[in-house]
Amino acid sequence: MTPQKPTLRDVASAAGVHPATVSRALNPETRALVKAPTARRVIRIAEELGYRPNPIARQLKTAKSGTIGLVIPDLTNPFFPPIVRGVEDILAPAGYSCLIVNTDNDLARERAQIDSLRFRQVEGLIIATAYLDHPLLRELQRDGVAMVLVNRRSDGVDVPSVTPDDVDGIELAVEHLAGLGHRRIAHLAGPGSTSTGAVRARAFRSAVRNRGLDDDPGLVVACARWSEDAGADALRQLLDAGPSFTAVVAGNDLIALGCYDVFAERGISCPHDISVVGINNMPFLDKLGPSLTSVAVPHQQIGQEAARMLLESIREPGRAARAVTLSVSLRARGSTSQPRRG
Amino acid sequence: MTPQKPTLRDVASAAGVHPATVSRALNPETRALVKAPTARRVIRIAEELGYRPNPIARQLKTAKSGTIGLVIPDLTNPFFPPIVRGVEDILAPAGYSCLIVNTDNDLARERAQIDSLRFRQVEGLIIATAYLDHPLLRELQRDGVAMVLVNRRSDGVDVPSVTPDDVDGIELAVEHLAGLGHRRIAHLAGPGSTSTGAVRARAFRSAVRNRGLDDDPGLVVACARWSEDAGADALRQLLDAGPSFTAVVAGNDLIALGCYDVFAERGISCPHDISVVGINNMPFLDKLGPSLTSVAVPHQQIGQEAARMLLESIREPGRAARAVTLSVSLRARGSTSQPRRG
DNA sequence: CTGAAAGCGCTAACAA
DNA sequence: TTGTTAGCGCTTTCAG
Repeated sequence: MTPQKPTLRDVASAAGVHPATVSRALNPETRALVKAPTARRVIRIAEELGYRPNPIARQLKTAKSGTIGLVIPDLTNPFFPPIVRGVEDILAPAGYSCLIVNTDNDLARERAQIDSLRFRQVEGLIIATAYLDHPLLRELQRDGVAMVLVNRRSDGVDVPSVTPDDVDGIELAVEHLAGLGHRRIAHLAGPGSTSTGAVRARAFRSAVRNRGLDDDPGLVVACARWSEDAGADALRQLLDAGPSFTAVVAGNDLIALGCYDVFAERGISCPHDISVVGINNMPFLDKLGPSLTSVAVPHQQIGQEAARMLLESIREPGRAARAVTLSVSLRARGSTSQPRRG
Repeated sequence: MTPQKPTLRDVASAAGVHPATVSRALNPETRALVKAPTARRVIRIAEELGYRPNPIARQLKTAKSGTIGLVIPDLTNPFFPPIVRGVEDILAPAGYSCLIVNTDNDLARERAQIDSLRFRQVEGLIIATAYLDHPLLRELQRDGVAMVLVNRRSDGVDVPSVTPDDVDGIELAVEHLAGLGHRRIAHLAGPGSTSTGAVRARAFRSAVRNRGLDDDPGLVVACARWSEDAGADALRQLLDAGPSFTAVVAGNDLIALGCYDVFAERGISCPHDISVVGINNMPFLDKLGPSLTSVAVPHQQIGQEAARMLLESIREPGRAARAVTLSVSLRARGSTSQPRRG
């Protein structure tokens, strides 16, 4: 008494045509091959029977899984969910769905996760992890895996990428602080092993130089990770090393939050003693004490753009790799003010 | 020159056995059916050839997709990523992967998303949305779709569920405030149309009564949504209505954050004028100004438990529905203190 | 324009 | 213990 799900054959026999005709009539791509009235009749009957095509059978035949893999370090980092939603905004209407894996910034885990994605026959990869090692990247490229890098460039390997305009983001942050009167600005950089960390650190040095501010190499410290803890460690290190400064450009918001911990720990008043700027404009920054000035990055757009590019490279595998840059903007809040002594 | 991916047949002919034997040898479940040395040889050869089974073919044959659907309102709500990770913690080792859809709390979208999940042949559903309407729930149950509800109970329909101990959470919050000396405590409840909102509101009333605190119905206001804006609106409404109170138990952290907006707007000092407790213990609550006291809910565990239960009901469809409750704990922070006039 | 036939890669009776 | 056979549900040549 369980009503079996109708298959293509059921529709065919109900309509008095061959299964192949039903297949053609139901697929918009091939519908033109079928006489219009027949197609209409088949479609109507399919609907009446409540027919739902079985995508797995189609996938087996066409060797396309209709899924792509999204590789991120950690979904609980508020940085990533908007990117995921952006990706799905584009993928879902295109008939694709998306398998998400977390690498926890562990190289071995990253490799294992990408393996499992390939095992599941994903048609392409969107990779938003910082530490993807080059051998793996090369391997993927050699195997002709369609992919797009998010938030990082691939030096040496020719892979499409979508990144925020990091150079401009740093410019905006430094300009904002310089405009407030700061002359000795420190930078708590992201890990040097990540392209984002390196690019931002370089951009910081030149932004500072271009404005004739104090360009002291001692004012740039690289954090071990993109995390609160690592940010706190780096700031402690900087404070203990002794160079004076009145403002910090943090490599991202998490690092900036690490600074807040150190401020509390050492009785430093923000923004009066030290101003801080973050990057990413995470949610709820306006609720912090003090609210955090940050460079807003269009995460959802980044996801959308990455998905579009991936679909392109799935459709035309030969296409040249593009590197897309998305523009950013500054959100001034309570964590930045004039330095204490003009 | 593109080396075709080897199939089962390739392995079979390389090993000089029948494809069925290879299938049996490679599948741990059926390996016992094959003589050990043969199995070993087949496995070795499969490895040498770099053979990877094609899950799509297996899925077609076994009519199992190896995927489950996870239905949430919005991934960018920090509430959900830990749940997602919990789910994946359990699913991945079991060989399942997980398709995530966002409903944006829109009933029509919810239906469409669940449809698309079913179309993709998911073997079960984990549903973490508040507004799932009963007709849909009934329909799913009638069709024998395995599912688990997260964070909500299903009154009337017999479906397994995993929820935090909402009653105890409210108890903890009220107890904490009562211990500080508060006697008139308000509750900004979640929407009454959600089971969580209703349960917490009821628990609040009885917690207040049980302690002999002022049980004024005017001190409970339901928010239109589980959001900052709705929380702010509700608090404004409460303040304008006039009943005095020295503390607020917010339906969740987002609603509590909405209170912060109103405090800033009206020059109310928290915790001196009004104390606030949230629920969920979202990330970065300790960095807020003031840091927010909150009831910690074990989100990742909730996800894990939901996934375990779903796997169970996939494996034994007949099993009786269980309702699991997970315990919660209070994190006291800066947003709660003694009332101004002890 | 439609039907016939074959097969995607794998598994599961059944037979030997 | 292994091989044989058949087929999951669909698409896609190739004929007609």
